[in-house]
Amino acid sequence: MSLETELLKQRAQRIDQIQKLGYEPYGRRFEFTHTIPAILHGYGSKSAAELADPPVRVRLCGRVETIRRMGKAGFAHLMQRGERLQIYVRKDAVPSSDFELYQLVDLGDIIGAEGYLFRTRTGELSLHVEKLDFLSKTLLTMPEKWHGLEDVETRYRQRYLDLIANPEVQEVFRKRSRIVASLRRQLDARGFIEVETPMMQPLYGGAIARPFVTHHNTLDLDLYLRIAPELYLKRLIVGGLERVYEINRNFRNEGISTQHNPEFTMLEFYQAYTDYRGLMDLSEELLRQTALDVNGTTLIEYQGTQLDFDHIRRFSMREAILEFWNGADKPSAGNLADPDWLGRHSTKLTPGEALAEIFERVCEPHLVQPTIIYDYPVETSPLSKNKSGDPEFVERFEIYAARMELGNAYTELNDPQEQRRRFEMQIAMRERGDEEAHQMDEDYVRALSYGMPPTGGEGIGIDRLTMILTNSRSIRDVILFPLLRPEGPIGLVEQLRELDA
RNA sequence: GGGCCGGUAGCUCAGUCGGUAGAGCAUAUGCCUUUUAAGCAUAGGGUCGCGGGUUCGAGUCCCGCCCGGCUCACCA
Repeated sequence: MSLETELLKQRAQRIDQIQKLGYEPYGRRFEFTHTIPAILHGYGSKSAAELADPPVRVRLCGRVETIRRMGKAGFAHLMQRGERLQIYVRKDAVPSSDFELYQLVDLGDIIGAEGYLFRTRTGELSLHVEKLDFLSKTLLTMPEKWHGLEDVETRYRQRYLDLIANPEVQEVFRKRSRIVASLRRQLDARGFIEVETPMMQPLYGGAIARPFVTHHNTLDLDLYLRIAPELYLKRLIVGGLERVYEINRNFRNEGISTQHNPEFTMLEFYQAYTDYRGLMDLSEELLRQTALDVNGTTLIEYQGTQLDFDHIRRFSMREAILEFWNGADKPSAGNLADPDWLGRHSTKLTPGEALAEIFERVCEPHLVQPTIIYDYPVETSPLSKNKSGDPEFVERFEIYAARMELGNAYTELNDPQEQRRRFEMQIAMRERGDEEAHQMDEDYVRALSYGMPPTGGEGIGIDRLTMILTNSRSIRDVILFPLLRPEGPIGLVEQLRELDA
């Protein structure tokens, strides 16, 4: 018999024993007086004498993380919401069936306990138990107490186990929740309304990416999972909603890396009557306040480097190339405007694409501190408004931090004729073989033809922002269930069936 | 998709030159009424990711495959 089968059988026998003692192995509603974090927060600094007079009675519940049995007494740690409290069970302080129950408890079981708080000889705040309840049985063994669960594959596949074994993982996802809440609160306070637009779209657009395809049976219609909500959100600006945002999933059928998951969460917001300059100021405030709300400081330690979200640098794309050019042949401002020079320094077909490619190659490694890069070539930005007096460029910026693109924003193109020409330019790029070039969206052109106010729009990658604010190296560490290949047979159902027979 | 690294007990990991598969934790039994990586004693537990090949003999060498990580390419 394999060990796993043996352990499973032992646990199944425990269920019978627990029932014979009069407890339910899978219990019901439990009324607690305190959560474990509340106890630690409320009484963590109280002395033994303060705890004794008057006594603090509590009723609590949690998962058993450690057990130390010493004959007629013993200790255990219960974990709840990522924090742990020690309990002390002694034979002469609890009903005899409760002590028998304590002797049957396995690591990982969920139990309830009632008693009074005290400090042990070594000073640890603990619960002196006078009553035990049983709430849920674990059939499987917990990962090791000292190292926890380290296997990355298991951590991602069985996130529930990761959250049990590695409490710091809970903190990452609690912070993620606070990030989203902070952004919502800030946007709501500025008069934005949250909206939801289609995730299944007959035409995909708003970004440069390959889509996932799905199918609606009744309509017999192929649909794309959206690569961006942009074109729908701007239709709402045409409709007069004026300030809208959406926090939701986008899907891009591209590679997976430490910075890319096929589905990822974006905040996109659109504000009528502003432009990209206004959005730069707003972005700085949003990021600064989110850092404060989540970490209490704008100084963020990320992978050994301190990032300062109180001071976001700004460079135009061309300035950045001049600033960060490393080595000989440093170009002049004139070189960067010269199609021949650009063509000689890049394999890209157009001067604008060449400039963007040179920028990424030269500058991105230097964009560790939060930085805004503005004024992008028109070829790379089919939905942005031209820079007045400089038609080869558009009013667009990206926010970089830790060498990652965190956000992307621009003054929205609201001239339907120009939008039609941009779409046609994209279609020409598609015909030259660029599969990711934008499609024509005639309804969007129609919407613009009703008149869209001057508008600024922006997208912020929530996953990447969460990475930075939680000091996470991989995007998979901030996504609860990142996409993985299926793992194959698990074998548990067969074992449970045999136990049941 | 390319390159590099990894997969050994439930968990964390050793395993030398190819020669009978190990440790700690966890588990079981016994002792133990303020311990805390509790302690002491004893015991059980393995599809060495999967499939081929070489060899008297493969966890170890070779080939193919599966899964994962990092990285490059592309992107947010």
